[in-house]
Amino acid sequence: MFNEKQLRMTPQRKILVEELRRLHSHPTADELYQVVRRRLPHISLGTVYRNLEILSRTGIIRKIELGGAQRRFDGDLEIHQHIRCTECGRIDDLPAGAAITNCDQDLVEGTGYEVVERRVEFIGICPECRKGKTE
Amino acid sequence: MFNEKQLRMTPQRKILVEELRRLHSHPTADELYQVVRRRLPHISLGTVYRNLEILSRTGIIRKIELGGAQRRFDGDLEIHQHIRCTECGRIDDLPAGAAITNCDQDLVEGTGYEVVERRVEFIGICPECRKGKTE
DNA sequence: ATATATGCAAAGACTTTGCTATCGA
DNA sequence: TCGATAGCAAAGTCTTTGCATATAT
Repeated sequence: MFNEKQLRMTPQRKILVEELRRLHSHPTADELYQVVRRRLPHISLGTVYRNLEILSRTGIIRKIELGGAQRRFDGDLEIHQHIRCTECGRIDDLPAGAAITNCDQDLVEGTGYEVVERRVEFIGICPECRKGKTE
Repeated sequence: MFNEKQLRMTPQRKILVEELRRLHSHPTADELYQVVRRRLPHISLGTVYRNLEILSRTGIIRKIELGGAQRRFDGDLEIHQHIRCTECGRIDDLPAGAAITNCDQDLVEGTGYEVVERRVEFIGICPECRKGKTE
């Protein structure tokens, strides 16, 4: 799992991934830090940030970049979408299919959420940057 | 436009809205500050932040909360979706319909973007917070 | 052996806030 | 008039980074 790209399998990384996969709460770096600290009392927050970044670049975990101030992380690599609470900020998984089919209902099946808004974001490379890459 | 909710129509607010409506670049608070400063050299960045927040809560402008580190703002109140460049961070409007119909093409018509990823986010009120509101 | 990773603390980026003077309605 | 707002600067929050030491391979 780590030996691609000369990544070293340190206890910090191993436990970060284990805990993130176990959690289904899409934690922030700091939340995960609090959890991991129970097993590695001396781990530093800097290490958590550094590794979450590296691990998500490597594709071992996913970085969730959506609304809300803080960055969150997800150990679930399956493609899926999210629903976020405006009040408390928690993020849940959107049941497959719900994203499209339940657009006109106030409640999303299986989540109990009352939906206020839906957002779509495409991510890609803009014309200028594509030009830069081919040159 | 401002007299709802005892909002005062200060020159700062008027010009912020004017400039934001004129720009189509989905600027960050700081970018808009730079622009507005040409007309109001003494405006402070704090005022920009404060007003962008107030104006978006009031519905006069929109706050864009998507991926990318910084918060961005949009003077266009029509419901529409965005496409963001992974390389330079710019955000463009997604042509209506493109979001759904062109999912399998690499290039989104009319934008020139090469699409890498699509994200859907629902925003709402989670079961716990809904409970709290009715009690 | 040695390049990579850690812990720590300092620095950075972005945003919010407290305070006093000012200004719009 | 007088409560809302501006400007300013300080503080806050989240994240990144430099550096010396430790460690995985």
